[in-house]
Amino acid sequence: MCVIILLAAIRRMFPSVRVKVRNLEPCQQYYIAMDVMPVDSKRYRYVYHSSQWMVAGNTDHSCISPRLYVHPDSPCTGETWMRQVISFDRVKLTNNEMDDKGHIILQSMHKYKPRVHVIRHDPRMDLSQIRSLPAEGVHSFSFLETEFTTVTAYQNQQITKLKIDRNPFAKGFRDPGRNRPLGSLPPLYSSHFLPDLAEASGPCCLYRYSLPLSSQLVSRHPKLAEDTSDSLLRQFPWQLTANHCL
Amino acid sequence: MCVIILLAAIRRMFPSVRVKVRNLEPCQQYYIAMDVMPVDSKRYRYVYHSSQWMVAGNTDHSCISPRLYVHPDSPCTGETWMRQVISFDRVKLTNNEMDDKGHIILQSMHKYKPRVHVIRHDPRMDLSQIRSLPAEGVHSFSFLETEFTTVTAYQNQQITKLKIDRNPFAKGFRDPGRNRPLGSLPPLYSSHFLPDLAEASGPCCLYRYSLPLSSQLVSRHPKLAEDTSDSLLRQFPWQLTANHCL
DNA sequence: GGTTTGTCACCTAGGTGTAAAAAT
DNA sequence: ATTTTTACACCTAGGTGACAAACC
Repeated sequence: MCVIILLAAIRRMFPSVRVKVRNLEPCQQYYIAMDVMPVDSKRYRYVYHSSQWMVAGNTDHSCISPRLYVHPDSPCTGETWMRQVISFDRVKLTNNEMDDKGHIILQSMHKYKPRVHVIRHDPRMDLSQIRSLPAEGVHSFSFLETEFTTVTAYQNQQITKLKIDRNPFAKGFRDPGRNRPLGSLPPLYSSHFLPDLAEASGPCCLYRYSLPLSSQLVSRHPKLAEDTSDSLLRQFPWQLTANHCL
Repeated sequence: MCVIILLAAIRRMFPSVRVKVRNLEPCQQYYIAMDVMPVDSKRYRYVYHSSQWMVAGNTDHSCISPRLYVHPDSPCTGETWMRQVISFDRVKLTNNEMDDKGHIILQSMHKYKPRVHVIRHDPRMDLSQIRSLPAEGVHSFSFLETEFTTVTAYQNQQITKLKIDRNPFAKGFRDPGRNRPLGSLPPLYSSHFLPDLAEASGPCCLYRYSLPLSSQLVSRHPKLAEDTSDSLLRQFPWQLTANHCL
């Protein structure tokens, strides 16, 4: 007798992508979705003594189309989407290429960048089971500041400390002298337009509100900069964990 | 300095309403929703020595329109709805008339009956924030067996025992000799058509699958009847707790 | 050697009935 | 006297980094 059990230990993305949208048609229905694109075709390794990520090889991403995470509030009217901060805090990442739960599949030690898609709901199409981007009616946005490097183990202590201080689920690892919660990352309104945004001047327009960390974001925001863990982070790229078990 | 905190201790419905639908148009979009209707305008009290609910007064329900719980998978295609057992296990009840969280408001010591609504999605209408039934395109179903009486404290031990044995969240109260889980209530396929169902011969048709308990349901199902708590239940009407705190 | 896996204690978040207290 | 509220221990369910073992 033999039972084969496949397990995929999956991790959430933290901090999560949070955006605010503008200029949607109030009565039009939209889906809002997220995916994660490779930044380049390089594999990286972290050199501890110089505190830098160095290129360590090449990878061919071309044959993989990224998984789409549709925001659970979809579909919803433009009016409702614009009224709230849209949080992707339930996005789950895995490095298991065989994942069959629809989670976003990434390779460890590579650089990625999340994208947010605003998808106009065409009543003639059934988007309720949507798994890839439609050919029309999509506006996509991404932000340089949200680039991150995937890891299966943290490569430097500052990242670890920041995640322990900020993520409520890691409270058990906080310093005894500092176990009061720091709260969630404060929303940051940015009028810093990025290239993709230009095409959105018509139907919709997306502002960054609160983001996966990057050194730029942290160093620009005075409240965040007060915290040691965050100010230290200025020197380092953002990292995520992605694990899987067989 | 004075802070007013309003808390509403809300309870789920257990066992939850579970249904299966048939004869939907596979490619048509539907919302599926649930509400709870008063059975009559009587207030009841439980007479312990005769194990019966007796009329104990009158109540005017006429000015209250019931809250609608829209199934979180809505909207969805007929094909997808028909493929699954549709479970309303996250429905929450309260006796707090001031509830502002959209939960279903009931009065304690009254009799109620859940209804299930299959709502055809009209692309011209925005149903994403739906809070009451549309005038057209709705098919509604209810089942005599799912009548229940609301309470804030259980009125007899058999009901308590059944809920402790069946509800995973009450595991801590199980007998030490019987703390293995009994599993969820087995789905019961019934071709027992009820009056409302007649009108559904066209667009859609609903079969009862697994339900809030009633004596009839329990006594007819051989596997359930094996368990003491369930067989005892035959003599008693079903009860739910509904609490609120101020 | 660097990287990944699997298990763990420790959390968050929230659903149970209990029993005493409070309300009606 | 009956019904409701409140605080509680005890669960389910699942998200953390730590750490040792396994992998390559």
